[in-house]
Amino acid sequence: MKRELRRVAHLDMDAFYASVELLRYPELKGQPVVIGGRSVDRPVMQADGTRRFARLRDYAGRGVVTTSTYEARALGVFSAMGLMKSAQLAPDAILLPVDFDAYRHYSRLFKQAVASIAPQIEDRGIDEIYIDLSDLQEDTHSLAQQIKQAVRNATGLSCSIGVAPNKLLAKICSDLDKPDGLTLLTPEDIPKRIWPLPVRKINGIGPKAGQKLEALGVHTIEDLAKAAPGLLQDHFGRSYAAWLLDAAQGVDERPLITRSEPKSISRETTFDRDLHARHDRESLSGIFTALCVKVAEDLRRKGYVGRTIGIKLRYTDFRIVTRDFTLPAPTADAATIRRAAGECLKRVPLEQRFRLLGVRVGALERPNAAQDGAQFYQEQLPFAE
DNA sequence: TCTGGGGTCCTAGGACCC
DNA sequence: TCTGGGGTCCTAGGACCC
Repeated sequence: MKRELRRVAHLDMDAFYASVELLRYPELKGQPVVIGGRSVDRPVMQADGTRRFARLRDYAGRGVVTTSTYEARALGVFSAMGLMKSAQLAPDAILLPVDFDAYRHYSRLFKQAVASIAPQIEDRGIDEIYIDLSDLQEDTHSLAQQIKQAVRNATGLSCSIGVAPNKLLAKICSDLDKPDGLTLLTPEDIPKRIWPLPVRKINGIGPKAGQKLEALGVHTIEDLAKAAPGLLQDHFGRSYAAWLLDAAQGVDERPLITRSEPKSISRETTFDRDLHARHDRESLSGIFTALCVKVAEDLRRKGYVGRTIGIKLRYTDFRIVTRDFTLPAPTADAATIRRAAGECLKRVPLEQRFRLLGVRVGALERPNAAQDGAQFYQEQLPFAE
Protein backbone atom coordinates (compact mmCIF):
# COMPACT_ATOMS: atom_id res chain seq x y z
CA MET A 1 0.00 0.00 0.00
CA LYS A 2 1.39 3.35 -1.01
CA ARG A 3 0.86 6.13 1.50
CA GLU A 4 0.22 9.62 0.25
CA LEU A 5 3.14 11.93 0.97
CA ARG A 6 2.41 15.01 3.01
CA ARG A 7 3.17 18.43 1.57
CA VAL A 8 4.73 20.48 4.35
CA ALA A 9 6.03 23.97 3.70
CA HIS A 10 8.47 25.92 5.84
CA LEU A 11 8.33 29.69 5.36
CA ASP A 12 11.15 31.86 6.63
CA MET A 13 11.08 35.65 6.33
CA ASP A 14 14.31 37.00 4.78
CA ALA A 15 16.50 38.93 7.27
CA PHE A 16 13.22 39.80 8.96
CA TYR A 17 14.05 42.54 11.50
CA ALA A 18 16.48 44.23 9.14
CA SER A 19 13.96 44.13 6.29
CA VAL A 20 11.27 45.71 8.47
CA GLU A 21 13.70 48.50 9.34
CA LEU A 22 14.43 49.05 5.63
CA LEU A 23 10.71 49.67 5.04
CA ARG A 24 11.06 52.59 7.45
CA TYR A 25 14.45 53.79 6.25
CA PRO A 26 14.52 52.97 2.52
CA GLU A 27 17.62 55.10 2.06
CA LEU A 28 19.56 52.30 3.81
CA LYS A 29 18.80 49.77 1.07
CA GLY A 30 21.99 48.17 -0.23
CA GLN A 31 24.02 49.17 2.84
CA PRO A 32 25.36 46.97 5.63
CA VAL A 33 22.86 47.41 8.49
CA VAL A 34 22.94 45.72 11.87
CA ILE A 35 20.05 45.48 14.35
CA GLY A 36 20.86 45.03 18.02
CA GLY A 37 21.62 46.58 21.36
CA ARG A 38 19.27 47.98 23.96
CA SER A 39 20.65 51.43 24.36
CA VAL A 40 21.29 52.25 20.71
CA ASP A 41 19.99 55.65 19.62
CA ARG A 42 17.16 55.83 17.13
CA PRO A 43 18.08 57.76 13.99
CA VAL A 44 17.63 61.53 14.32
CA MET A 45 16.31 63.85 11.61
CA GLN A 46 18.81 66.60 10.80
CA ALA A 47 18.27 70.19 9.65
CA ASP A 48 18.93 69.27 6.02
CA GLY A 49 16.12 66.69 6.06
CA THR A 50 18.36 63.62 6.05
CA ARG A 51 18.59 61.20 8.94
CA ARG A 52 21.73 60.63 10.94
CA PHE A 53 22.27 57.00 11.88
CA ALA A 54 24.43 55.45 14.58
CA ARG A 55 27.46 53.52 13.33
CA LEU A 56 28.67 50.22 14.66
CA ARG A 57 32.01 51.80 15.60
CA ASP A 58 30.28 54.13 18.08
CA TYR A 59 28.79 51.31 20.11
CA ALA A 60 29.97 50.48 23.63
CA GLY A 61 28.31 47.75 25.66
CA ARG A 62 27.46 44.07 25.88
CA GLY A 63 24.82 43.80 23.18
CA VAL A 64 24.80 41.25 20.36
CA VAL A 65 23.68 41.33 16.75
CA THR A 66 20.02 40.36 16.50
CA THR A 67 19.89 40.46 12.69
CA SER A 68 21.99 41.90 9.90
CA THR A 69 21.31 42.68 6.26
CA TYR A 70 22.87 40.47 3.59
CA GLU A 71 25.39 43.26 2.91
CA ALA A 72 26.51 43.14 6.55
CA ARG A 73 26.67 39.34 6.47
CA ALA A 74 29.03 39.63 3.52
CA LEU A 75 31.37 41.45 5.91
CA GLY A 76 31.19 38.58 8.38
CA VAL A 77 28.57 40.04 10.73
CA PHE A 78 26.00 37.43 11.80
CA SER A 79 23.27 36.97 14.42
CA ALA A 80 24.40 36.44 18.03
CA MET A 81 27.82 38.00 17.43
CA GLY A 82 28.90 40.57 20.01
CA LEU A 83 28.37 44.13 18.73
CA MET A 84 31.87 45.09 19.86
CA LYS A 85 33.35 42.26 17.84
CA SER A 86 31.21 43.01 14.79
CA ALA A 87 32.37 46.65 14.99
CA GLN A 88 35.87 45.46 14.22
CA LEU A 89 34.64 43.73 11.07
CA ALA A 90 32.30 46.47 9.87
CA PRO A 91 32.92 49.75 11.75
CA ASP A 92 30.95 51.83 9.22
CA ALA A 93 27.85 49.61 9.22
CA ILE A 94 24.63 51.32 10.31
CA LEU A 95 23.43 50.27 13.77
CA LEU A 96 19.73 50.34 14.64
CA PRO A 97 18.06 49.44 17.97
CA VAL A 98 15.59 46.55 18.06
CA ASP A 99 11.90 47.45 17.85
CA PHE A 100 9.95 44.32 18.71
CA ASP A 101 6.57 46.04 18.50
CA ALA A 102 7.19 46.78 14.83
CA TYR A 103 8.39 43.22 14.11
CA ARG A 104 5.38 41.71 15.90
CA HIS A 105 3.11 43.90 13.78
CA TYR A 106 4.61 42.65 10.52
CA SER A 107 4.67 39.12 11.91
CA ARG A 108 0.89 39.23 12.38
CA LEU A 109 0.45 40.65 8.87
CA PHE A 110 2.43 37.93 7.11
CA LYS A 111 0.84 35.11 9.12
CA GLN A 112 -2.65 36.41 8.35
CA ALA A 113 -1.77 36.61 4.67
CA VAL A 114 -0.60 32.99 4.64
CA ALA A 115 -3.65 31.84 6.61
CA SER A 116 -5.96 33.31 3.97
CA ILE A 117 -4.53 30.75 1.52
CA ALA A 118 -3.49 27.83 3.75
CA PRO A 119 -4.97 27.81 7.27
CA GLN A 120 -3.02 24.84 8.72
CA ILE A 121 -0.14 26.75 10.29
CA GLU A 122 2.37 25.95 13.02
CA ASP A 123 3.87 29.06 14.60
CA ARG A 124 7.63 28.81 15.03
CA GLY A 125 8.35 32.27 16.32
CA ILE A 126 8.20 35.79 15.03
CA ASP A 127 9.58 35.16 11.53
CA GLU A 128 8.86 31.57 10.57
CA ILE A 129 6.03 29.07 10.25
CA TYR A 130 5.26 25.61 8.96
CA ILE A 131 2.27 25.25 6.63
CA ASP A 132 0.47 22.01 5.80
CA LEU A 133 -0.56 22.04 2.14
CA SER A 134 -1.64 18.39 2.07
CA ASP A 135 -5.39 18.99 2.04
CA LEU A 136 -5.33 21.71 -0.60
CA GLN A 137 -6.15 20.95 -4.22
CA GLU A 138 -3.75 23.08 -6.22
CA ASP A 139 -0.28 21.98 -7.22
CA THR A 140 2.54 22.66 -4.83
CA HIS A 141 4.51 25.15 -6.89
CA SER A 142 1.60 27.45 -7.61
CA LEU A 143 0.46 27.34 -3.97
CA ALA A 144 3.92 28.35 -2.80
CA GLN A 145 4.04 31.15 -5.37
CA GLN A 146 0.64 32.41 -4.22
CA ILE A 147 1.78 32.41 -0.59
CA LYS A 148 4.94 34.34 -1.40
CA GLN A 149 2.94 36.91 -3.34
CA ALA A 150 0.37 37.25 -0.55
CA VAL A 151 3.16 37.85 1.97
CA ARG A 152 4.70 40.46 -0.30
CA ASN A 153 1.36 42.21 -0.86
CA ALA A 154 0.60 42.31 2.86
CA THR A 155 4.03 43.43 4.09
CA GLY A 156 6.26 44.50 1.22
CA LEU A 157 8.69 41.83 2.40
CA SER A 158 10.17 38.72 0.80
CA CYS A 159 10.33 35.25 2.25
CA SER A 160 11.83 31.88 1.37
CA ILE A 161 9.77 28.71 1.20
CA GLY A 162 10.75 25.06 1.18
CA VAL A 163 8.19 22.32 0.51
CA ALA A 164 8.93 18.69 1.36
CA PRO A 165 7.20 15.58 2.76
CA ASN A 166 7.92 16.62 6.38
CA LYS A 167 8.97 19.46 8.67
CA LEU A 168 12.60 18.42 8.95
CA LEU A 169 13.18 18.47 5.19
CA ALA A 170 11.02 21.53 4.58
CA LYS A 171 13.09 23.48 7.12
CA ILE A 172 16.35 22.52 5.42
CA CYS A 173 14.85 23.36 2.03
CA SER A 174 13.70 26.86 2.87
CA ASP A 175 17.35 27.71 3.51
CA LEU A 176 18.69 26.37 0.20
CA ASP A 177 17.73 29.29 -2.01
CA LYS A 178 17.67 32.35 0.27
CA PRO A 179 16.66 35.15 -0.11
CA ASP A 180 13.31 35.11 -1.93
CA GLY A 181 13.71 31.38 -2.52
CA LEU A 182 11.34 28.59 -3.46
CA THR A 183 12.54 24.99 -3.19
CA LEU A 184 10.51 21.83 -3.72
CA LEU A 185 11.96 18.52 -2.58
CA THR A 186 10.88 14.91 -3.11
CA PRO A 187 12.30 11.84 -1.35
CA GLU A 188 14.26 10.99 -4.50
CA ASP A 189 16.13 14.31 -4.17
CA ILE A 190 17.54 13.48 -0.72
CA PRO A 191 20.87 11.90 -1.74
CA LYS A 192 21.67 14.61 -4.23
CA ARG A 193 20.43 17.72 -2.40
CA ILE A 194 20.42 16.91 1.32
CA TRP A 195 23.29 14.50 1.83
CA PRO A 196 26.11 16.88 0.78
CA LEU A 197 25.08 19.41 3.46
CA PRO A 198 26.89 19.71 6.81
CA VAL A 199 25.14 17.95 9.72
CA ARG A 200 24.55 21.30 11.44
CA LYS A 201 21.88 22.08 8.81
CA ILE A 202 19.62 19.59 10.59
CA ASN A 203 17.30 21.39 12.98
CA GLY A 204 18.12 19.80 16.33
CA ILE A 205 21.86 19.32 15.80
CA GLY A 206 23.35 22.28 17.62
CA PRO A 207 26.90 23.37 18.52
CA LYS A 208 27.56 20.52 20.98
CA ALA A 209 26.28 17.60 18.91
CA GLY A 210 27.85 19.17 15.81
CA GLN A 211 31.27 19.28 17.45
CA LYS A 212 31.01 15.72 18.71
CA LEU A 213 30.04 14.50 15.24
CA GLU A 214 32.95 16.40 13.69
CA ALA A 215 35.30 14.70 16.13
CA LEU A 216 33.91 11.33 15.01
CA GLY A 217 34.63 12.21 11.40
CA VAL A 218 30.94 12.75 10.61
CA HIS A 219 30.79 15.98 8.60
CA THR A 220 27.98 15.71 6.06
CA ILE A 221 24.47 14.36 6.38
CA GLU A 222 25.58 11.52 4.12
CA ASP A 223 28.36 10.67 6.60
CA LEU A 224 25.67 10.58 9.28
CA ALA A 225 23.35 8.40 7.21
CA LYS A 226 26.16 5.88 6.75
CA ALA A 227 27.57 6.06 10.29
CA ALA A 228 27.64 2.89 12.38
CA PRO A 229 24.60 2.84 14.70
CA GLY A 230 26.70 1.40 17.50
CA LEU A 231 29.16 4.28 17.31
CA LEU A 232 26.37 6.86 17.47
CA GLN A 233 24.72 5.05 20.39
CA ASP A 234 27.96 5.02 22.36
CA HIS A 235 28.35 8.78 22.03
CA PHE A 236 24.78 10.06 22.03
CA GLY A 237 22.62 7.46 23.79
CA ARG A 238 19.93 5.27 22.32
CA SER A 239 17.17 7.71 21.57
CA TYR A 240 19.22 10.60 20.21
CA ALA A 241 21.26 8.16 18.06
CA ALA A 242 18.07 6.73 16.58
CA TRP A 243 16.78 10.24 15.90
CA LEU A 244 20.08 11.21 14.22
CA LEU A 245 19.87 8.25 11.82
CA ASP A 246 16.21 8.96 10.99
CA ALA A 247 17.00 12.62 10.38
CA ALA A 248 19.88 11.75 8.03
CA GLN A 249 17.47 9.59 6.02
CA GLY A 250 14.96 12.44 5.90
CA VAL A 251 12.51 10.54 8.10
CA ASP A 252 10.28 12.73 10.28
CA GLU A 253 6.66 11.96 11.17
CA ARG A 254 6.02 14.88 13.51
CA PRO A 255 2.64 16.49 12.86
CA LEU A 256 2.15 20.24 12.68
CA ILE A 257 1.15 21.72 16.04
CA THR A 258 -1.47 24.24 15.01
CA ARG A 259 -2.43 25.38 18.51
CA SER A 260 -0.41 25.52 21.70
CA GLU A 261 -0.39 27.16 25.11
CA PRO A 262 2.68 28.82 26.64
CA LYS A 263 4.48 26.79 29.34
CA SER A 264 6.39 29.61 31.00
CA ILE A 265 6.86 33.36 30.93
CA SER A 266 10.14 34.97 31.91
CA ARG A 267 12.19 38.16 32.02
CA GLU A 268 15.93 38.39 32.30
CA THR A 269 18.55 41.08 32.02
CA THR A 270 22.30 41.29 31.53
CA PHE A 271 23.86 44.05 33.63
CA ASP A 272 26.09 46.76 32.20
CA ARG A 273 28.82 45.38 34.47
CA ASP A 274 29.10 42.26 36.63
CA LEU A 275 27.45 42.67 40.02
CA HIS A 276 28.06 41.20 43.46
CA ALA A 277 25.26 40.16 45.81
CA ARG A 278 26.69 42.09 48.78
CA HIS A 279 28.59 44.98 47.22
CA ASP A 280 25.78 45.84 44.81
CA ARG A 281 22.84 44.95 47.04
CA GLU A 282 20.92 48.14 46.34
CA SER A 283 21.02 48.04 42.56
CA LEU A 284 20.49 44.28 42.45
CA SER A 285 17.43 44.52 44.63
CA GLY A 286 15.97 47.15 42.32
CA ILE A 287 16.68 45.07 39.22
CA PHE A 288 15.26 41.96 40.85
CA THR A 289 12.01 43.66 41.82
CA ALA A 290 11.67 45.25 38.39
CA LEU A 291 12.00 41.83 36.73
CA CYS A 292 9.27 40.41 38.99
CA VAL A 293 6.99 43.36 38.20
CA LYS A 294 7.53 42.87 34.46
CA VAL A 295 6.81 39.15 34.64
CA ALA A 296 3.66 39.88 36.62
CA GLU A 297 2.58 42.41 33.99
CA ASP A 298 3.27 39.92 31.20
CA LEU A 299 1.21 37.28 33.00
CA ARG A 300 -1.77 39.60 33.41
CA ARG A 301 -1.58 40.96 29.90
CA LYS A 302 -1.51 37.48 28.43
CA GLY A 303 -4.07 36.15 30.89
CA TYR A 304 -2.12 33.54 32.86
CA VAL A 305 -1.24 32.64 36.41
CA GLY A 306 1.58 30.27 37.36
CA ARG A 307 2.60 28.09 40.30
CA THR A 308 6.34 27.55 39.73
CA ILE A 309 8.54 30.56 40.37
CA GLY A 310 12.14 30.32 39.21
CA ILE A 311 15.30 32.39 39.01
CA LYS A 312 18.37 32.19 36.82
CA LEU A 313 21.86 33.58 37.33
CA ARG A 314 24.72 33.72 34.89
CA TYR A 315 28.10 34.12 36.53
CA THR A 316 31.03 36.04 35.07
CA ASP A 317 32.44 32.78 33.68
CA PHE A 318 29.07 32.09 31.97
CA ARG A 319 28.07 29.21 34.24
CA ILE A 320 24.32 29.20 34.73
CA VAL A 321 22.42 28.17 37.83
CA THR A 322 18.67 27.96 38.26
CA ARG A 323 16.46 27.45 41.30
CA ASP A 324 12.72 27.14 41.41
CA PHE A 325 9.95 26.75 43.89
CA THR A 326 6.37 25.61 43.41
CA LEU A 327 3.69 27.53 45.26
CA PRO A 328 0.54 25.88 46.66
CA ALA A 329 -1.60 28.07 44.39
CA PRO A 330 -0.93 29.86 41.09
CA THR A 331 -0.32 33.60 41.07
CA ALA A 332 0.26 36.61 38.85
CA ASP A 333 1.03 38.91 41.76
CA ALA A 334 4.36 40.77 41.65
CA ALA A 335 4.88 40.74 45.42
CA THR A 336 4.15 37.01 45.69
CA ILE A 337 6.51 36.31 42.81
CA ARG A 338 9.15 38.55 44.42
CA ARG A 339 8.95 36.69 47.74
CA ALA A 340 9.17 33.24 46.16
CA ALA A 341 12.00 34.33 43.85
CA GLY A 342 13.78 35.82 46.86
CA GLU A 343 13.63 32.44 48.61
CA CYS A 344 15.12 30.84 45.50
CA LEU A 345 17.95 33.36 45.47
CA LYS A 346 18.90 32.37 49.03
CA ARG A 347 19.66 28.84 47.81
CA VAL A 348 22.22 30.01 45.25
CA PRO A 349 25.95 30.51 45.93
CA LEU A 350 26.51 34.28 45.89
CA GLU A 351 30.24 34.66 46.49
CA GLN A 352 31.05 35.25 42.83
CA ARG A 353 29.95 38.15 40.68
CA PHE A 354 27.32 37.50 38.07
CA ARG A 355 26.25 39.21 34.85
CA LEU A 356 22.64 38.14 34.41
CA LEU A 357 19.57 37.73 36.55
CA GLY A 358 16.28 36.27 35.38
CA VAL A 359 12.83 35.52 36.82
CA ARG A 360 10.51 32.90 35.39
CA VAL A 361 6.97 31.71 36.11
CA GLY A 362 6.01 28.25 34.93
CA ALA A 363 3.22 25.69 35.42
CA LEU A 364 0.91 28.24 33.82
CA GLU A 365 -2.85 28.09 34.02
CA ARG A 366 -5.66 30.25 32.82
CA PRO A 367 -6.53 32.50 35.81
CA ASN A 368 -9.36 31.31 38.04
CA ALA A 369 -9.60 28.10 36.06
CA ALA A 370 -8.73 25.97 39.08
CA GLN A 371 -10.86 28.04 41.40
CA ASP A 372 -13.77 28.20 38.98
CA GLY A 373 -13.38 24.49 38.47
CA ALA A 374 -13.64 23.89 42.19
CA GLN A 375 -16.68 26.11 42.47
CA PHE A 376 -18.28 24.49 39.49
CA TYR A 377 -17.58 21.09 40.95
CA GLN A 378 -19.17 22.05 44.26
CA GLU A 379 -22.21 23.52 42.62
CA GLN A 380 -22.67 20.36 40.63
CA LEU A 381 -22.47 18.09 43.63
CA PRO A 382 -26.03 17.47 44.85
CA PHE A 383 -24.91 16.64 48.42
CA ALA A 384 -22.12 19.18 48.76
CA GLU A 385 -21.55 20.88 52.10
C1' DT B 1 36.16 44.79 24.14
C1' DC B 2 33.81 38.35 23.48
C1' DT B 3 29.11 36.24 24.03
C1' DG B 4 20.95 39.11 24.45
C1' DG B 5 16.42 37.64 25.62
C1' DG B 6 12.53 34.67 25.21
C1' DG B 7 11.29 30.20 24.87
C1' DT B 8 10.82 24.46 24.48
C1' DC B 9 12.06 19.82 25.42
C1' DC B 10 14.75 16.12 27.57
C1' DT B 11 17.09 13.66 31.31
C1' DA B 12 17.70 12.13 35.83
C1' DG B 13 17.18 11.57 40.74
C1' DG B 14 14.34 11.73 44.84
C1' DA B 15 9.86 11.98 47.21
C1' DC B 16 5.62 10.08 47.61
C1' DC B 17 1.62 7.24 46.56
C1' DC B 18 -0.78 3.02 45.26
C1' DT C 1 10.60 -8.89 57.74
C1' DC C 2 11.24 -8.69 52.95
C1' DT C 3 10.11 -7.54 48.36
C1' DG C 4 8.31 -5.22 43.50
C1' DG C 5 6.95 -2.00 40.26
C1' DG C 6 4.44 1.86 38.16
C1' DG C 7 3.09 6.66 38.07
C1' DT C 8 3.33 11.56 39.15
C1' DC C 9 5.35 15.69 40.91
C1' DC C 10 9.28 18.53 41.91
C1' DT C 11 13.88 20.28 41.08
C1' DA C 12 18.36 21.21 38.43
C1' DG C 13 20.90 21.26 34.51
C1' DG C 14 21.68 21.27 29.66
C1' DA C 15 20.95 21.36 24.58
C1' DC C 16 18.71 23.70 21.23
C1' DC C 17 15.88 27.17 18.61
C1' DC C 18 14.40 31.94 16.96
